[in-house]
Amino acid sequence: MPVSDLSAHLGYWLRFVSNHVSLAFARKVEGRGVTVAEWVLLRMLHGAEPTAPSRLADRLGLTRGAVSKLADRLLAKGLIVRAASESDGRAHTLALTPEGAALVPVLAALADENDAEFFADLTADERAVIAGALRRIVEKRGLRAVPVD
Amino acid sequence: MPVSDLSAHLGYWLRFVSNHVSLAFARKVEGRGVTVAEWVLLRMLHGAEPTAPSRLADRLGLTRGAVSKLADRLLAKGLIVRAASESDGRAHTLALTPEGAALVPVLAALADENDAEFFADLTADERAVIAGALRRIVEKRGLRAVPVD
DNA sequence: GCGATATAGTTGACATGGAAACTATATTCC
DNA sequence: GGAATATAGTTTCCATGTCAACTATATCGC
Repeated sequence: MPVSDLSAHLGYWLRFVSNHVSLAFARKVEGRGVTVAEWVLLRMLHGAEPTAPSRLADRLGLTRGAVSKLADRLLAKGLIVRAASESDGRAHTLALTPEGAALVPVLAALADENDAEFFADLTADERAVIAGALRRIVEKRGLRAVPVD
Repeated sequence: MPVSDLSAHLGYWLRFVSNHVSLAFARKVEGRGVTVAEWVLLRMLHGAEPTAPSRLADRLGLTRGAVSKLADRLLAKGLIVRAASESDGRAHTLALTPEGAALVPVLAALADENDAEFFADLTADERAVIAGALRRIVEKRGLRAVPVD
């Protein structure tokens, strides 16, 4: 029975490079006291209305449990605030504090830098093909952020 | 200060798709009683000489601690065997059992299927560009499997 | 040949995320 | 309006990985 090489799979290369990109970014934001997951949540709150944790969970691809804990950490760091909904006794919203809002552009610059560091050497054409193909996969397969809970 | 969109980053799309590919594969191999990490280790032992855990750690991008635990699990499942080195009192080697060896082609078929499921719709050209670009990044940046311990 | 150091592997403490149980509040339908 | 059910969020338990300490053995430099 033929056992194809790991490196024959596009998924293998995707994961390999993706892991490196994420790890490098994690090291960059670490200096600012946040993790990658925290960055993504902060980024999502940036310039948005106060947002329900469940909505963030959907869009982040995390379970509500995970967002609950993530929010705890960001709360403890003073980067977000939690507010009870007035209309619904169960619901809450999360929003950036001034400190959180000030941090986002700094982290965004690191994200830009990190992306450039890995992909700047590609031709514009390559970047377009990759982005286009990946977008198409997401589109066609209707990929939503992963866990559905 | 400009805060670029997350989706402006190639790294974002890579991670997004990569996570989905891995998750889908995880669900497939789950039926065979193994995890993705276990599959990669089994694949690495397939058709190879008995191999030292530390060597596997290097190539898998895991710490030795992680490989130690991973090997424990595979041992418990009867898919690999551990042998003490004769020449070096510290060293061990891992190798597939017949059961492990028999499982690899089955898992490999699932891997092929999974990759096809996600990427078959891309044109040959797109696949070539993506694989080429990612390989080039790995090459140029000298990316080795990640954790160095 | 032996003390200092390096290396192989294991282990324990910690972090983070998923799954599912749980609490509290809302909604639906009779 | 009240029981059944749905929904928001939290919490607990488990899996799996890192990091750093630890044990045992090898090797190096003198």
